[in-house]
Amino acid sequence: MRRVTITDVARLAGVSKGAVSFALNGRPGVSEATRERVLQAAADLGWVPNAAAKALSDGRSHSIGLVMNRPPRLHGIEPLIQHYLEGVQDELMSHETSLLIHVVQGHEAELATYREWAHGRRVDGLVVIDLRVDDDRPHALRALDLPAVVLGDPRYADGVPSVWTDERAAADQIVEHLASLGHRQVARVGDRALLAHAAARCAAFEDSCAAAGIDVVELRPESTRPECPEAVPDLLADPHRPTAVLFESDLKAVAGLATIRGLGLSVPEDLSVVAWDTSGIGELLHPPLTSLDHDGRAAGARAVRLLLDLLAGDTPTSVQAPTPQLQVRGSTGPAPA
Amino acid sequence: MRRVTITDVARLAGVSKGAVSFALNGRPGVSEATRERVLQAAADLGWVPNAAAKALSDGRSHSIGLVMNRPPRLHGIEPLIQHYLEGVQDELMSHETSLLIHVVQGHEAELATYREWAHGRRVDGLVVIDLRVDDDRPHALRALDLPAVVLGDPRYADGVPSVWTDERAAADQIVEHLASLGHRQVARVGDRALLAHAAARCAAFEDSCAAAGIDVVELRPESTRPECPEAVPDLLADPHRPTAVLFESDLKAVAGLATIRGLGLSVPEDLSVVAWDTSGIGELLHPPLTSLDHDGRAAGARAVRLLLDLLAGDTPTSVQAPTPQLQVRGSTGPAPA
DNA sequence: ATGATGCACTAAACCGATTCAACCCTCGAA
DNA sequence: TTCGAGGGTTGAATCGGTTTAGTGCATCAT
Repeated sequence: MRRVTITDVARLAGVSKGAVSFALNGRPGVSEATRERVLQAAADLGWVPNAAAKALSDGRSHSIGLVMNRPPRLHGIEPLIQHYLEGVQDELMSHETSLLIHVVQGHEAELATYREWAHGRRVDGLVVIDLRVDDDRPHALRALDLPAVVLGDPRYADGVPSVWTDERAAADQIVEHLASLGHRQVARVGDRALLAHAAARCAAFEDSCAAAGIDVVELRPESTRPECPEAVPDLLADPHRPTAVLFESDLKAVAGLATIRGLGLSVPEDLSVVAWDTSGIGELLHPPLTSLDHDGRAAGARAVRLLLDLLAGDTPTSVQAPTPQLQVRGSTGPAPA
Repeated sequence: MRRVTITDVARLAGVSKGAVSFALNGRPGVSEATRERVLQAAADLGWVPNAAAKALSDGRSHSIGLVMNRPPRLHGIEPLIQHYLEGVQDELMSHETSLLIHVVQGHEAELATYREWAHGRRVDGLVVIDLRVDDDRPHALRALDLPAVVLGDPRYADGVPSVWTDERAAADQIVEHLASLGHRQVARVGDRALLAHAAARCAAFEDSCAAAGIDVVELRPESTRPECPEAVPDLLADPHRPTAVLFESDLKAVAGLATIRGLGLSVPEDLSVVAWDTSGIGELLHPPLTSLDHDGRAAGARAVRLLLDLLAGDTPTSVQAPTPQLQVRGSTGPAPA
């Protein structure tokens, strides 16, 4: 089954290849009547442009790249990326651009992928996720002359346009909610913050608590499994013990909840629990988790829009993602006396 | 910054474009000395083949496609896909092929993507996931002349090569484990099985139970949320009540566990709990979940190997994925008297 | 010495689109 | 009537690879 090319369309419409190209791309140079005829012929033949030929002649690959560099342990435990991908796709669909994805392990592998893509012109641009503190990827991408946008705090994006979240506004919602319930000592469970958004959240949460006159205890599970907050027992033995705990995501909260229950404490009567991110599982728990709902889909879509603007020659600045909204569910309640 | 092309390499090496192509692709027609020189020149210039040009001239896009058609509700709740993707990538890396991913919503959108990809020659082949009972995609892909492999039961793959799992062997492990603990009545929580693997599991589990002389109750949560097994209370009110429950995945088990605990039952003393799939969260619970660990990574890798064979002109038959292994953890125990 | 064979290599065609220079019309103004 | 302007259309060049036909040269058998 031979594929139908622009030449076939030209023959059927009785014009030259060049005219067909003009007609199909909606540019001047053909009469309205001819344009109609060409469009009809193309439709009749079921013509779809050959991606490679288009890429070769106009110098763009019409695809953008995204590398997932995920440490093996965390696979399947990262809810947000799915939402990002959806949003990315939403925006790409209307722009005849496709998404090239590479799953790698390790920073070097990621950079190697970028080099390969840049030199082979496989992608027109990139969406960078999982921004880290002191991330060298923005710099590397500039050196490679690869347009990119970052999902993350502009502070660490080294000038690359980014989609950022107002973590402080998010933190304020949590803190305000807890304060209104009478909580004055709060714990935050999280490992060393290498990811920029985690760092930003830590800072935002601490600032917000300080402003509200709330004490924060930081718990760093010493275990090799950051999801498994073995620190919780110690925390609860504390004489000055916190009355609420904040987890980084609902999945980590699930593990934490199990530990808390194992100690014979009930939620929210003895201890309130909040999760910063949610994957959808939180609402299925008993009690359902109070959590911040982050619209990852919107963030992904905005990132792509930014990137497409950049590719179109604009010099876009960073843009804000919707601020996560606190969903109050059953896991938070009044602080115990 | 102009990109370096094969012409640049040719000039530096002092030979023609054609010779460079021969040398770089390891085919006869150049002397060993010249090949060395060309390779050196290419390395010096940091040459990487232009993907579009290569695709145009050899007629292959050197990428394979994968469409994720995910109903919005389930996003982030599907653990296995991440593992598949990893495996897919593992195998692709060594073959200079990239992965084009499309996230769509709806069957029609998925088929439209396939048409687009086929006519535009964007991908050389496809990996099809989430095979359903009476799936029409294998047929559609054949009509489009798009090589494909399926992750799922060959029974529903309509002749398309597939990577399948021995669900019966998997079920036997669960049943044997439960039987050895004295369980004689078991419940299975799951919604109507539209996905082929779910259907196969149901059948395998029932057959296996029958062979072991165990009664099975099927619970279909009536709620619009299949993850939230509201059927559990009814089940436990049953006079002839089951002593163990099987969930489709650990994430569904998390929700189920919460419900069970809400009823004042403890696991595994009053009720044993098993999950068929695991995302890694199961082991973080208290008690950690007894579950089948499925090597999705291996399955993904095998699918790609199959596809590459197919593209190379072989006519591969279906291949078996590693059988999931039961990991006995704390959520199963002796059946209560 | 002659022709046949084989090897290393070159030149040019080719893949399927875009784009640009050139050309042909027609129409209007001088 | 002639020239210029400008829109419609064509043909050819182009992108960067692969592939094929063909060339020049050395080697070998006759």
